Amino acid sequence: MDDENPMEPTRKQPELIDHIGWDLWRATDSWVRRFTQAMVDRGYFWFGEARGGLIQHIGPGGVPQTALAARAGMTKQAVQQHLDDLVKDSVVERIPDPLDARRKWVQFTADGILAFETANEIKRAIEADYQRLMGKAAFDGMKRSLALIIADTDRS
Amino acid sequence: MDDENPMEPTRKQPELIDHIGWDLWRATDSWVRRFTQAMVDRGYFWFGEARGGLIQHIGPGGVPQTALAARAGMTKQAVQQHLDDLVKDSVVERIPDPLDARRKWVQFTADGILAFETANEIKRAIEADYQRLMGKAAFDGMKRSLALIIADTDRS
DNA sequence: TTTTTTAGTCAAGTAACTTGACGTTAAGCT
DNA sequence: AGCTTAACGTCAAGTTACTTGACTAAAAAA
Repeated sequence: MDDENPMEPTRKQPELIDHIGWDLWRATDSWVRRFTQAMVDRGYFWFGEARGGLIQHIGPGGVPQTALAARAGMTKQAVQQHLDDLVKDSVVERIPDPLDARRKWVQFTADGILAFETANEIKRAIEADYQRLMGKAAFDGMKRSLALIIADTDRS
Repeated sequence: MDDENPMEPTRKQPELIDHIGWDLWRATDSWVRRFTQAMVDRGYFWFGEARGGLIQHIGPGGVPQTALAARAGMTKQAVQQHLDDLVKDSVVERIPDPLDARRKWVQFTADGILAFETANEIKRAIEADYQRLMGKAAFDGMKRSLALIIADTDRS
């Protein structure tokens, strides 16, 4: 890639600086790529799409659709569209609430449970790999630091 | 938010586990929100849109459009569309290469330089805040750990 | 010179959302 | 009880941030 500019720029251009945001971005991007690639490789192709990110918000007892939207930080309509696809691919199912006819609970199908357990395995494997890479102490330190950043946001 | 499921789920649902990917994601999201919000607050509304992320790849000497696409990890067409908007808002300009009539160099306008310098200021401010929050030692440790994760990806 | 590659552009399509408008059901008030 | 208001899920249409495909002009390679 020859980016050697043959002329002087018209104006003095600003410098690119190194900053923590860029590090955070690239590390997260690396984690996400690695994780989704592993899931796709195992046949869970839909993890490569946006709906893959949704299922991490479905807890052990299931979750009502609207609550899922809130947790995922999306509109209920967006969640619904992804859910339509996930239902079509037999990952989750909608169960009507017996006490509230408006409400529907989202829960995993048997296939969905398998996918989610595979996801948990991969998450643990990546984590173990990171600990090997930087040492347990540094890993724990990083986790604490990230927690501080997150807590600092919630505060505002 | 009442997520108390009135019935037992049909099947035993899997547990949500805590993992480093989620921490990375939330911390990065926090950084990005904070940064873009600060830029938008200062009047650089276009930083709230996707094109805001592009300009961090324009170096001090400018950059050819296609090289910019490669750096940003996008197609040249996508970059072009964002660039059209950035040019319209007088943030960058396209300068034809005197030695290669096909090539155009992207560089900041005076306004763009101002925006970029403001961005650098904010990045430094957030970084300083993080160092205060967790201590210089922990901050440096986190940065080293993130670098290891990033390097590990590049390797593959 | 002829062929192939590269830089930028125009057009059309897709993914991942959004806002707006409804119908149904439940909850709160009088 | 009846009336009003709010909540849940749904249908439809629009927007943003991309993509793939086709093309022109210019440079580089054969």
